[in-house]
Amino acid sequence: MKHSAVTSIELERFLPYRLSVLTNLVSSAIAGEYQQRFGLGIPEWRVVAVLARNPGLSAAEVAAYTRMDAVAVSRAVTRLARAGRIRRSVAPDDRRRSVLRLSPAGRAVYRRIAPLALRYERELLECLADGETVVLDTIIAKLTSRANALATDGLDDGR
Amino acid sequence: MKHSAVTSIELERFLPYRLSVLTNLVSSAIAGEYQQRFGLGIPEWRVVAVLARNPGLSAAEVAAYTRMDAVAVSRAVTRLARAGRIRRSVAPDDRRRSVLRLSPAGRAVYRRIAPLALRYERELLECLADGETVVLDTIIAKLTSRANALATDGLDDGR
DNA sequence: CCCGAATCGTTACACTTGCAAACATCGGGT
DNA sequence: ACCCGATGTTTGCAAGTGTAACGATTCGGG
Repeated sequence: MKHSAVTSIELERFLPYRLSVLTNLVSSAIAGEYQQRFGLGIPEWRVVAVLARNPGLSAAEVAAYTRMDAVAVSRAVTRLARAGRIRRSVAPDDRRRSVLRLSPAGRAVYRRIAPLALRYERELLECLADGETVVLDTIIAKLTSRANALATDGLDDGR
Repeated sequence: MKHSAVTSIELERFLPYRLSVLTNLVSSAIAGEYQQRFGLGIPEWRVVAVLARNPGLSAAEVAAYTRMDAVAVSRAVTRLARAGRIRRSVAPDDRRRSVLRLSPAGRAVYRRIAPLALRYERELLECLADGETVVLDTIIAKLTSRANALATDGLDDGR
């Protein structure tokens, strides 16, 4: 009497789980650095990083760049503005839209954090062989686009 | 007058950022499935998955297996117990320790979710070439162990 | 010109999460 | 037997996050 092949997950081998563990490890390592020293959370850091290279973006554009929720951007911007690290003004042609720029203080924070972040990334990648770094790049790209595809259309299970 | 090479991060190329985006995408895809249908959150799901293969673990052991916070495990277990999906008893030899087992209802939930999760993983990995899947495995392992190493000893930047 | 739909950003609320402290129990040394 | 530190788990509180609802503004069709 054999039937119903048992489907069993070993968490250690399950890709989503392993990704999650790795990401948490990496994120909290970096976050820890600038959280304590500069009082920046991850969302704030992302906003700063994007604005450093793209001054004058609107909140919605920042959200698109960083793949953050609009609400998350709004709150991050509020905190940054309160800390004097961002200047927030209103677009002259469309008064709904905001125009966001780093203040000198914001740029200073960026210039101090960016090297730390890049250094951490470099040290992390040191454990990989040369070829692997490149492969990792393309794999992440493929997986991300695949995950997006699966999310938009077929979440279904044959319904 | 050249000086102070500008260190600038392009978020799109920054590994921690890309990992985070990918992980969130994947996690919420799977979570969405069982969140709605079974009212299970990610922590609960992890606990169930571990207990399905290792009945009788204590909360601390579950935490170790899943790399979750002890508090997170405690709360997940409480919710699962309240939903009748876990039986929680006290270890006879050490009354601090708990002994956790899935109830029949818990096992039933597991048997329904596990195939969904594995199917998603399979569909996700379909976008990779044969060799890439293997490489990804070793890369994740390397990065995770490296991140652990960096976290435990050298968070410092030469202080 | 005006109304309704769409867009941008913020606010409100409920919920999850992490950290520190508390509580209970155990084990070893005296 | 007793105390003290270590271990397992829970609780309280404060901070963060997502979803839905909101006010403000713009745009397009009638």
